[in-house]
Amino acid sequence: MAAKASSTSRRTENRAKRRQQLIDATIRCISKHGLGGTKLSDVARSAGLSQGIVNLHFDSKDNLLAETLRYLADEYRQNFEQALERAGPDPAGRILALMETDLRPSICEPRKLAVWFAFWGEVKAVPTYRKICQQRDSAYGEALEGLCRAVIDEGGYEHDARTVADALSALTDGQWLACLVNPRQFDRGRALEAVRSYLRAVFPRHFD
Amino acid sequence: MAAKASSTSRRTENRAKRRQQLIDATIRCISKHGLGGTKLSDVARSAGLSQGIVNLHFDSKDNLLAETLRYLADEYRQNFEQALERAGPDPAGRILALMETDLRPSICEPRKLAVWFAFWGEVKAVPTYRKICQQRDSAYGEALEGLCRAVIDEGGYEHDARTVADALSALTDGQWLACLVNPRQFDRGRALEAVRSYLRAVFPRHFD
Amino acid sequence: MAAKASSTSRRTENRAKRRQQLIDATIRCISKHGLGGTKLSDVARSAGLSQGIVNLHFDSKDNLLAETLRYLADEYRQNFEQALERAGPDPAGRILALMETDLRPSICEPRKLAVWFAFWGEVKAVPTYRKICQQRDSAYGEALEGLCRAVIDEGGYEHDARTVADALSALTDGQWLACLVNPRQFDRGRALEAVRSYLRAVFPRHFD
Amino acid sequence: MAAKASSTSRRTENRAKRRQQLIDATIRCISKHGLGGTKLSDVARSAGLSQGIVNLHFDSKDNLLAETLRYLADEYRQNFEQALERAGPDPAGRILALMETDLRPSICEPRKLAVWFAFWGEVKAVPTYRKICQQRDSAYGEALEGLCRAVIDEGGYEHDARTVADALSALTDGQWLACLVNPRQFDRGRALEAVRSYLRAVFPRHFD
DNA sequence: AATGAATGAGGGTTCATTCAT
DNA sequence: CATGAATGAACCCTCATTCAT
Repeated sequence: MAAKASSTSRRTENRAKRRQQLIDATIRCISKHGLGGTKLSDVARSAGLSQGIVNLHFDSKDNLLAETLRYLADEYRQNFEQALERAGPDPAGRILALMETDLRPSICEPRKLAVWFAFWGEVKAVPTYRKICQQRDSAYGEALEGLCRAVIDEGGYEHDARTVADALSALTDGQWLACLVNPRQFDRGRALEAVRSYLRAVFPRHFD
Repeated sequence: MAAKASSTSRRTENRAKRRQQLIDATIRCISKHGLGGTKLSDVARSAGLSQGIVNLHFDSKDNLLAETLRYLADEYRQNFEQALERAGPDPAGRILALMETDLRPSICEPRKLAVWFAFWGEVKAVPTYRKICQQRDSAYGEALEGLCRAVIDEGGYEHDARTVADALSALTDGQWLACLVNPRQFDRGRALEAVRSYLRAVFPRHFD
Repeated sequence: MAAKASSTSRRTENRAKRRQQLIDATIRCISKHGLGGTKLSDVARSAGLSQGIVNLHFDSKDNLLAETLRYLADEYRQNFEQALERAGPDPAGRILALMETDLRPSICEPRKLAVWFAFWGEVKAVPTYRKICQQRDSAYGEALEGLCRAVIDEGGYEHDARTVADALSALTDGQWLACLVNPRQFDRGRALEAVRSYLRAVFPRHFD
Repeated sequence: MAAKASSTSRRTENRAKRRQQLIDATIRCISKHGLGGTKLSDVARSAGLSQGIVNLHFDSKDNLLAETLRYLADEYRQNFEQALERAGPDPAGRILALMETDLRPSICEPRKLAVWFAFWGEVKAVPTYRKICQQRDSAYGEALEGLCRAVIDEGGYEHDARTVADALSALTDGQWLACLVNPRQFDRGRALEAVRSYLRAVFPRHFD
C-alpha cells in the first residue's frame, strides 16, 4: 500500500489499458479498412490518441498487428472455454455449445469476421500469423475431437473422432466465410440448422 | 482476312497474352507475399517485364487486383462446370464431383488458397472484391442447391435444399482454411471422408 | 549561515552537480555514438536519470551540447594552465610542458578526441560552436605565442613567434587526428619526438 | 555502335552523372549544414531533383554519405598524385609539392574542410568512415614517408623517416583545423612558412 | 526537483504512377 | 508497344519537448 507500489501498479494498469485501447482501435480499423488499409495514424485517431502512441506502446506496426491477432486468439479461446463451462458435463451438449458459440451474433458478424479473414489472408506470407492461427486451431480442434470421441464412445458409433471434429470445425469456418461475403443472404438459423443436421446424421442417438 | 484485320487481331491477341502473363505473375506474388506485400515492381519482374508495364495494361494497381480476382472467379467457375460435365447426369454423382473438385490437389493447396484468402481478407473493405466473390458464391451455390433439390426429390428426403447446399459449401470452404493454416496437418483423404460422411448422413439412400 | 541561505546554497550545489552529471553523460554518449547519434534519452539513461531531465536542467538539446563544449574548453584551458604552473618559469620548459600535456594519454586518446572532433565537425554549421572553439584556440595560441616570443628573445632567433606557435599548435592538433583515425598505428612516443625534433630545429640552443 | 549499346552506355553514363550530381549536392549540404543537419530533401533540392531520387540511386542516406566520403578520399588522392606528377623527380621538391597542395586555396578552405571534419567527427562512431579515412591516411602517409626516406638517404640525415612524415602530415591537418575554426585569422602564407621552416630545420641541406 | 507518459513535427523510405525515349 | 528513370504523395518511425503527477 506504499505510495510507490500504488503508483507503479497504477502505471502498469494504465499501460495495459492503453495497449488494449490501441488493440481495440486496430480491430476497428482492420474491420473497416482491411489490413492493407490500416494506417497507424488511423489507429491512433480511432483511439483518441496521438500519432506516435503506437510506436510508444508496440514498437512497430508489425508488432501491433501480431499482438492484435494474439488478442483475438485469446479472446476466442476464452469464449469457447466459457461456453464449455456453461454447457455442463454432457459431451453432446458441449459440442452443440461450441457450435452455437461460433455462430452467435457477437462472433459471427461481418465486422468481427473481417478481422479474422484479414489475418488469414496473410497467413501464408507472415509466419507469425500462421503460428498464432495454428495455436487457435489446435486448441479448438483438440477440445472438439475429445468431445467427439466421448460421444462416439458413449454411443458406440463407428466414426473417426478426428474426421468428425474437422468437419464440424470446417462447417463453422465455412459459414463464417458465407457470413462475411454475403451478410445479406446469410441466415444464422439455417447455419445452425445445417450444423444440427450434420450432428443428427453422425450422432443420431445423441442429437435426435 | 485483310492484312489490317489480321494485324489488329494479332495485336489484341498479344495484348490478351500480356494481360494474362501479368495476372499470372500477380497470383504468384500474392501467393508468396500476400496482398499487402505485393508490389507492382515485383509483379513486373515476376512476369519478366519492365516497371511501368502494369499501368500500361491495367491502368492502376487496384484494377490489376480486381482483374486478377475476376480471373480467379472465372477459372473457378470453369473448373466446376467442367467437373459437372465429366460427372454425367446423376445429381448425386454431380454433387460428389463438385466436392472432389474443391478438394483436389490443384485447387486445395496453400499457394492457391492463399490468393483466395488474400482477397477474402479485404472483402469487407473493398466492395469490388465483395461483388466478385458474391457472384462466384451464388453461381456455385445455385448449382449446388439445384443438385441437392434434385437428390431430395429423387430420394424423398425431408431436408431443405438450401441448407444442405450451404452446409456442403461451408464444409469445403472451411477445409480450405484448414489446408491454408495448417498444411502439415491437413489430410485430403480425411477431408473428403468428412464430406462423404455428411452426404451419407443427409442422403443415405444415395451415398451408402 | 542562516538555514535559508544554507538550503539555497545546497540547492545550487545540487543543481550544479546534476548539470555536471549530465554533461559527463553527454560526453560519454558523443564519444560512443557521435554527435548525430546522441539522443537525450541515451544521455539521461547514461546519467542514471529520467527522460525529461535534460530539458529540466538545460532547456534544450542545443543548449546542452553548447554547455558541454564550453565545459570541454574550460577543462582544456585548466589543464594547460596547470601544466604551465607545474612547469616553472623557463619559457622553453613551459612550451614543452604544453606539448606534452596535449599528447598525454588522458587527453590524446580516441574517446576524448572523438568529442572534440564531433564538435569541430559542426563548427562551420553552428556559430556557437565556432565561437567557443575560437576562444579555446586563441587562449592557447596566445599563451604559446608569448612563450615562443620569450624563447626567440632569449635565444636571438630569427623566427616569427606567431608562425612557430601556429606550427606547434597545428602539430598537436594534427596528431590528435592521427590518434583518432588510426589509434592502432598511433605512437605517442613518436608523436612527442616529432614535436621535440621541430623544437630542436627551430630553437636549437634551447632544446638540444 | 548499335542503337542498343549506345542507349545502354548513355544510360550508365547518365546514372554516373546523377550519382555525381547528388554527391556534389551532398557535399554542399554538409558544408553548409553539417552532417547532422543534412537532410535528403535538401540534397535533392540542391541537386535540382525530387525527393525520392537519393534512395533511387543510393538506397539509403547512410550509403549516400559513405559514397560521398569515398568520393572525397578518391579526389584527395588524385589531387596529390597529380601534384607529385607535376613536381618532377626530386624527392625534396615532391615533398614540398605535397605540402603546397594540402594548403592551396581550393583545398584548404572552410567549405571543403567542413566536410572532412564532419566525417572525422563521426569516425569513432561509424566504422565505415574510419576505414575510408584510414585508407586515405595510409596512402598519403606511405607516399610521404617514402619521400622522406629518399631525402634522408640523399642527405645523410639522422632522422626517422616515419616520424618526419607523421609530423608533416600532422602539420597540414592541424592547419586545416585552424583554417576551419578561424578562417579570418588563418594566413595561408604563414601556414606554408611554418611548413617550410620545419622542412628547413629537419632537412637543412635540402630546403635552405 | 524529478518522473515518464504522451505529443507531434519532421525525417527517411517506399512505391504507384508518369513520361520521355 | 515497351522501357525504366524520375516523381512525389504518403507512410512509418524517431525523438526533442511538454506536462500532469
